[in-house]
Parts: sequence; structure tokens; C-alpha cells
Amino acid sequence: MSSENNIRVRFAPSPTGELHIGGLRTALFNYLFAKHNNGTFILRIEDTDRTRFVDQATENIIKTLNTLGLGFDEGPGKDGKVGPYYQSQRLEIYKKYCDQLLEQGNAYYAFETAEELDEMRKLQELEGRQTMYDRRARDLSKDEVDEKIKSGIPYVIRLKVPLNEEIIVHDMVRGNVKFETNLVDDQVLLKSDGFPTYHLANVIDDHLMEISHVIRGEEWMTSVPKHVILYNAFGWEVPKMAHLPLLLNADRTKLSKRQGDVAAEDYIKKGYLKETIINFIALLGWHPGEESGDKEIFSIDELIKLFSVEKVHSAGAVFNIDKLNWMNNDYIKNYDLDKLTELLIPFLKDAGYDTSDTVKTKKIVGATRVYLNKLNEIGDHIKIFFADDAVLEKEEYKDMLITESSKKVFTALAYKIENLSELKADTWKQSLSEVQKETGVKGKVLFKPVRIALTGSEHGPELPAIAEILDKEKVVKFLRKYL
RNA sequence: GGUCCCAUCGACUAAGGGUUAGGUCGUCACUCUUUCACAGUGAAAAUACGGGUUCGAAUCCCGUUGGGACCGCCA
Repeated sequence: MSSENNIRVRFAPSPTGELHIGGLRTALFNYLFAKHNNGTFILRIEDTDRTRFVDQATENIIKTLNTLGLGFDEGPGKDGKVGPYYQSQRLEIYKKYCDQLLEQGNAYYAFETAEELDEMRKLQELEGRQTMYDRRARDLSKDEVDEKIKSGIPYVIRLKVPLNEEIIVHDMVRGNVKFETNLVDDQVLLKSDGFPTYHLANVIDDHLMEISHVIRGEEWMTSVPKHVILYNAFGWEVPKMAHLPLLLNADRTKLSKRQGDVAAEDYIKKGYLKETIINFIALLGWHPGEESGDKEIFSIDELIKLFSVEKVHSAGAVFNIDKLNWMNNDYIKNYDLDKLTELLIPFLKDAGYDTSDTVKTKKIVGATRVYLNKLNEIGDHIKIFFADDAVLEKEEYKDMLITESSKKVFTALAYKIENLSELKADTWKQSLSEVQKETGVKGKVLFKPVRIALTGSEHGPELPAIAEILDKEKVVKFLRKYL
């Protein structure tokens, strides 16, 4: 379903590890924007840094995107005539355009070593100046350049930033932003290993891939003038830009490993539902506004319908795990029980529980889902359904179980349950109320010991549900244990 | 330090010249449930500060303060 219009956006991660929550948010907003406008969502892999390349990272990113329902229209394995979508496979293209820049006088060769540049920066810092390339190779003569190249000195190609100009960019989130070119670094465009830097590759690819809107994180804001200079040098139209507010740690610094997990996959693994993740992330830095009222829960389709860049905030947003947990619990409580059970089975198996009895498993899920903030917590709540013995949580509970009234109740109840044709929630209730009448024991004195006898704990799911799941044999056994 | 961005309850946010500044999470209280949880009701809780503009400012402008991002042959 490609574009009838020309809306084309891309998510362009570099394969240096797992998909970060911040990256996921960028991907999501690009996706929502594309789908809302009936445009095209493109995945491009920016693998131009050989030193940070991580094997399988691309596969993982694609997998995570797919798991969360953010499938791309064009990208690796899905050609849309503007590929390849791996930058490492586009080296000749960058080389060609870089040569053009050189010819036009928009770029130049530079021969400093890393050490020399370090020294330069240290000095600048000492003098309290902005650290940036001092443009010392800008005016090397053609002969000097040729000679250095011939003698095998490694070189990079740098952008020749036009001096004394002002660049004004319109950002869809932030409005007009002004930059002085004198403060813009003569960015390296082509590294000494022949690979392009982000800035060169990004601009060329966005143009060649006909990207209409660049939607990316705010950390890119300060490199915008470099990109504009490049677009201008090539004589290309600058795409529309939108810089998204950062996702923040609790201390309001850029979201990073430290405070907790930042890999989207970690959240999936813990059992945050994909609906939750999408819903929650969408509301970080964006809100549909007044028309949607007090609504907090949005399906992906609703998000697509409602999304607009104009409603994106300009301030950073703290990633708040408490609200994520609440939202996940809300989804879990309202999820289709069969589907939820299906999702929970791997977690149950992980926790070492037998899930072969699907009817029982479903009942257990139904009885305990309300406690779950995430699926991997299921193991903490279901021990009682599989134990061969109701181990007392606290030693002193025993006193309650061996009183005269408890014994009376257990005896009567065990007898009734034993003679039930089937132990269900309602037959349990029926039996218990009969016992209440017959023994005259009621209230806390009745219920508490029974609960403890069956589960070993004062707290837990509803007693009738527990009884039904445990079934006759165990219930009777547990009740008679204290006689 | 330089450049750029940002500023409504603790957090996410609504209101975009006129509202008792609204909602959600979290917190607290109460109700319900013979448990916990769920659910329901309610409470505390914010326009950073100072100047303008205006009849009227959270909203527009300026300044201050505070926070953040970037300043790599990383992306």
C-alpha cells in the first residue's frame, strides 16, 4: 500500500546493538506519521561505522519492529527501487557525490591524525573556546594535496562550510531555528577508511530515497545546519524536519542504561504486551489533545488515525515505569482470556509449571491476571495451584487451624466436598454456606482458617476460584491435614 | 565553556488571550468485597521567577534562573 501522495519517511538505526526505547519511539512516530498520511515507511540501516558494528543487530531490530507491529514498507528484503537499504552497500554512491562536492569546492581534503586533532581540541578547551576543527587544511594548494595523497598520508574529506552566513531552518516541532555558519564545524564527510560519516550518507540517502519528512530525535538538532549546507551544495530540496523531544531518565538526562532497561526487547521479554508498549510510548511526547477527552488507552489503529506532528511536544518526557506498569496491568485485565493464556504459557513454562491442562491453565490465568503488572510475574502468584502441600507462610497461622471451631469446619467441609459430584466455584460457595449453618461458625473465624488451610496464606485470589482450580482431591486433603 | 533546545501537580499531559487551570499514573483517605488485589468515591498536589503588551496572560514579547542536547574520522 504505497503512497498515492509523496509522503515518505524513514527510520534509520545503526546496527550497534539492540533497539533502544528512544529509537523505538522514533520508529513509532515515523510509522504513525506514514500510516496516517497513507505514506511509505522505510527502514534504512546506517552501518557505516565498522568499529561499532554488531553482528545480528539488524536482524534483531527488524524482529523487534515486527513483533511490535511496526512493519516497514521498504527496507532490507523489501525493495522499493531506491535500495539497497544498507548504507554499507552504497559506498560508491557516497564516493561519487563526495567527488562532486570536491569538484564544486564544497569539500576539501584534510590530513590531520587523530592525535593532532585531540591536541587541537585540548588547546581550544583550555582557551575556553568552542571545540571545532580549525579549518587548517581548508586552503591547502592543489599541489600540496596531491603530494600528500601520493605519499600515502591518510586523509579525510571535510565539508567546506560557507562562512558568514545565517541558516534558518523550519522545524515542525520547534518552529524556526537560526544558526550562524561560522560556528558550524567543517564536518568530516568521508572517513579515512573510505566510509561516509552519518551526515554525508544521511543527506544523500534521504534525497535519493525521496524522503519527504525527516522525523528523528532532538539529539540531531545541532547538526541540522551541516545537513542544510549539504542539501544546498547539491542543489537539493531540504526535506521537512521534525525533531522529537528526548526520552528522559528520572533525573531528566537522556534516557540511558543505568536507571533500568533501555532495550525494547527487554520489555517484551518481561511480558509487557506489545499493545502496552506502543500505547505508552506513543503518549511520551505526544498527545491527541482535547477531542479524545480523558482517554489513555489507544489501539494502534486509533493512534494512526489521531497522530499528527503538530501535536508533538517540544519538551523532553520522563520514562515513568509506574505508569507503564499500570497500563500493562490494564491491558492484561481486559485482554481476551484465551489469547492472554496463550501469551502466558511460555512464562509459565519458564517458571517451571506444567501447562498441559489447558482448562486449568486458563482458570489460573483468569484468577490471577488482576495481579500482574507484567507477564513474568505470573510465577509469583500460582504456587498454590500446583503445590502438593499448602505450606504455611507464617508459623503462627497454625494456631488458627487447630482450634475447635476450625476442626469442626474442616471436618464438615471436607465431607461435603468429598461427596460433591463436581467441585465448582458455585458448589463450593453452596457447601461453605451449609457448613456455616451447621456449625454455627461464621465470618472471619470461618473463612480465614479455610483460606490458610488451602493456600498457606491470608491473601490471594477468590476462595471459590482457588477451590475449583485445586479440585476435590487436594481440597479435601488440605482440609484434613489439620484434623 | 560555546551553540541550540526546553520550562503546567512528584511523573505523563489538557487548556494556545477570559476555565474554580482538567484528566491519567503515583500517593493518601473512605466505600465495596468476611483476605489482598480489583472496582468505586474523594483529597492533597502545578502554570520557575521578574518585567512588559492587554480591559484581561499558563497562553504573546523580553530578561533572569533552572534543566537538557550537541560540540568525534559515533550515529
